[in-house]
Amino acid sequence: MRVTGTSDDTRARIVGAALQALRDDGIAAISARSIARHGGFNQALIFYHFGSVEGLLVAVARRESERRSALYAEALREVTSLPELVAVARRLHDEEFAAGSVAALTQVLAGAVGSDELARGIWDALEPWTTLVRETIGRLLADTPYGEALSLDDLTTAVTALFLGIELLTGLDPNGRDGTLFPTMESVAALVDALLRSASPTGPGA
Amino acid sequence: MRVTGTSDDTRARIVGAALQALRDDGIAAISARSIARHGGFNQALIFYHFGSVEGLLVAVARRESERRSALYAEALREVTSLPELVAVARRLHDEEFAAGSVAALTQVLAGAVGSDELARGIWDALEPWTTLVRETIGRLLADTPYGEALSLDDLTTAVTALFLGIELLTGLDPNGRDGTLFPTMESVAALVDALLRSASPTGPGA
DNA sequence: GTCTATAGTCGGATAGAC
DNA sequence: GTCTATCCGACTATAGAC
Repeated sequence: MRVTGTSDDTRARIVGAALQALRDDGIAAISARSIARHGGFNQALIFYHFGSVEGLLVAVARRESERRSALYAEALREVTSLPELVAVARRLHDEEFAAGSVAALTQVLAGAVGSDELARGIWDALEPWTTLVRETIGRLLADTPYGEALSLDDLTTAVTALFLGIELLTGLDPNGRDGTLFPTMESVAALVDALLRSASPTGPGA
Repeated sequence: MRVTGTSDDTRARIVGAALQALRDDGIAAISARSIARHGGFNQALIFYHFGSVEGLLVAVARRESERRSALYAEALREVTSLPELVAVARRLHDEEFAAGSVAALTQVLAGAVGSDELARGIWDALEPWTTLVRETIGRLLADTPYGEALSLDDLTTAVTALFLGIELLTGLDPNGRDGTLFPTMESVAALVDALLRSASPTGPGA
């Protein structure tokens, strides 16, 4: 049933190596040769399969976005409160940050500056994920009287930005004190949630 | 009174060119030559004055951090509520994002991956700014009954991360729809502020 | 302090053998 | 589909003229 033979396997292997290279060395040190070194294959394969290094980086963003969406779609669909959203975010942080997939994303995002191809490609690649986040936040907003006053797109951007920024910053911290960051955010979420409920137990009409 | 002659001027000119290069082309395209092209000086000057390109990037982070701190210290010291904090953030966004100084910071942060020298240098360089943010948030927390339950360092990290993440993300948006982002955040801040005040008009004892 | 020149390295991309 | 070989441009860093 698989007509393309081992080609898909190779492509997946190359994408995996690129992810590792992004995580380990960063976008500034990325090159076809360094990626090939990470994966133990020939540098020319990248151009054969993806046309250019940038084409490969777009493929990385797309695969990771789809993989993350599939992995967390179910958990996000069950979210009905802010603390639950933060709980999923914490799980994602623990699982994904360890693997470096969010770190790799911040790197390609940084690389998108000054490269229109990369910027457009990554923007498209992120679509499944941002859609999922938007739906989740929309559901939370629908339970409050504030849904019409707050821009759903802006809140989605802010939540995603917070996540990416955390990765960018905590990678820098020599003390590695990010262990308490999500517990603190859970406390904040619980606090805001409690305030919202006390202010409008069932939610006043629009 | 200025013993070093024109050396300081040259150093400032080089740092400025590096900032421009980071903003325009990103960390992935940075090089001594591209920076020199931006500033119209010779590439070798960078090594004479800063030792290496990385040394120059650390100098950029340090200068921008100090400049931003000096520029917003007064406004931040007058902040006594969440909406006021967001208002300062919006002013900073409008003024600094246009000049690209936050964009440049996200780029050096991305470049810090895989370079210990850059990571350490930038961490130190950011200290004046993070200290200022921490003091401001600490003052806000002191007005609420939650100061002891929430980690000041974590909140500082989260606020800074949100800012950096916004820059990383909105640079990607082909629709450039970030014009409503801060108004939305102001609405959220006003909402949370109102909830806090209604829950504890003067603040219950610890 | 600033320039030119240059040594040496590395990377993108392609041609062509297998 | 994957490899080797290769061209050529760009880069870092230094030496040395001015």
